Amino acid sequence: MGALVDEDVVGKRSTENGDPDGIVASNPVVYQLVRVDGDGRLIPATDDELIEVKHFVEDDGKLVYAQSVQQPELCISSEKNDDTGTRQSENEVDSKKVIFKMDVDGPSFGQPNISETLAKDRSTKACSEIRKNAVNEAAEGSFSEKFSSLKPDFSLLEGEICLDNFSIRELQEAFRATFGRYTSVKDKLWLKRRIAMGLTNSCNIPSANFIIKENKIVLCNVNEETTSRTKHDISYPGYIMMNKSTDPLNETLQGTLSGTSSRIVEQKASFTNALDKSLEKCNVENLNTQMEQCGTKRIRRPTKRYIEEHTEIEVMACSGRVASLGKTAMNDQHCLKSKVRTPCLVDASQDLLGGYDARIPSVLRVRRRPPRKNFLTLVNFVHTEREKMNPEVLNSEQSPHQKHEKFISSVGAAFHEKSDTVHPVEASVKRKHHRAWTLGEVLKLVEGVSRYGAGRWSQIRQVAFASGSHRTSVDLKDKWRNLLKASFAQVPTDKGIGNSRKPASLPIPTPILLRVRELADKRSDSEIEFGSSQFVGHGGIVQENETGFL
DNA sequence: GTTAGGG
DNA sequence: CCCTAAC
Repeated sequence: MGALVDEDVVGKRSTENGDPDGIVASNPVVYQLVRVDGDGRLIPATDDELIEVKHFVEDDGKLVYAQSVQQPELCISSEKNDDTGTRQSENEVDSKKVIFKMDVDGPSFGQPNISETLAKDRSTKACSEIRKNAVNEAAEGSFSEKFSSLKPDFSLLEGEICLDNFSIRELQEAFRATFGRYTSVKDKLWLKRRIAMGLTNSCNIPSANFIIKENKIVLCNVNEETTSRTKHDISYPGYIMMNKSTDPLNETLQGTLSGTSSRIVEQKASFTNALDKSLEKCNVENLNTQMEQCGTKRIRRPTKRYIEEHTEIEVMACSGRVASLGKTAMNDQHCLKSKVRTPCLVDASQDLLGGYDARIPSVLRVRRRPPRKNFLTLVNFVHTEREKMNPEVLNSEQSPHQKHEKFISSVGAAFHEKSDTVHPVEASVKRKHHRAWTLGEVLKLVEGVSRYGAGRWSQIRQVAFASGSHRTSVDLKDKWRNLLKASFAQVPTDKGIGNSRKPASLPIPTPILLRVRELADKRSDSEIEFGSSQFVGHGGIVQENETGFL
């Protein structure tokens, strides 16, 4: 499970002071992408991984995250690219220091660092210097010295990263750069915080605006000293940039790395995974507590479905195999479900791989309950409907997405047609047949509320909707909510008859709306007076002085 | 199982 | 009307 994918050779570069040919030919600097495997070995990247990071690297080999995503307003005040000797030596010293700290302080579960990825225009000269040092030190000296020399530490730039300016896609890119895997989450705040956690090795991310400066969280517009709060001060970029040369030394170095360094890398890999999981876990809780501390609204926990679907998609994106998905669930009771879900998953993953859009069309969402008895009929219907689609239409110059939409709407329309003639249960995947509330039902509901109070939906249903009514207590609750909305929206302004606005459904007669509002007011009054207790006497029925309905 | 609330 | 959290 190799955690991290590193940058790579997409190009070579040595274009200092514009003398491309001579320097490149004489002193090529080549980067090789390696993967840190679970056991600490450095494994050359596969072709797939090369493709994945390709857009981080320009043709001349520079790391150009910012340019590759067209983000002109990236808030990075990166260090000036000065090529003075002092600066270079500082870099080397810093690199060593980081490694040294990592050694001494034990496992540092550092994450790949985005500032590294974001850092650009690194001086080629510096890299060459580092490489030369590596060559020199390879013969003698400790591993850490060799290792540090090999690894230009981009994370030590005095840069600021302001995630606020990132678009969702850019945040997702940053997420990938930070954690080495895709995410399809589109929640900016989540992404921001997640990335910040990765960059700072801290769960302690304020909910307010912040920027990341030197791997610490810094609140915007606030004194840095008081708000800088990072427990782990160590910067350990997980992206290891190796200089690959054509001389035999390369093999020597790689051997050294995979041997002596395995312990460190192993620690890093395992801790990376552990941290990744724990961060993911504590994210919501942290978010909530922190939001509460700030007095903002509590965030609703993501639903199981949200989590599951995104997990599926992310797993899929990591494995890169979409086609195998249909098989995975065939051995359990959800096999039927997967049949239907597969098409939309495929579509989503294609979007994801291309444009990071992994949302599942809600039209194709399938209930998680056990499949309907006539499910096969339904599936067959979908398939025949798909085949019935005109091939010309399918083969026209529409984009795949358009085709998909068309298919969805076609199926949806067909369902609508069918639902009028076929038994409702059979006709719908998404929802039951819409059964408009009749005036009688509304009256019964209002009456029930007046007797038992709003909230006693089960009781109301038993009494007022007893005889084979399809209305559930949830239905009653929903209807009452709508009635409340309607009453408060219309009653004050409209004393006359009916609603002059377009009647989406049966317009509720104004007297009923008035009654609804009256009950609502009464209820809220009683709540103020008696707390949350119902105004219904226990066991008994409180008869209103005006029953009025039914 | 019921209710509340978001979608 | 659906879905899910919370109870």
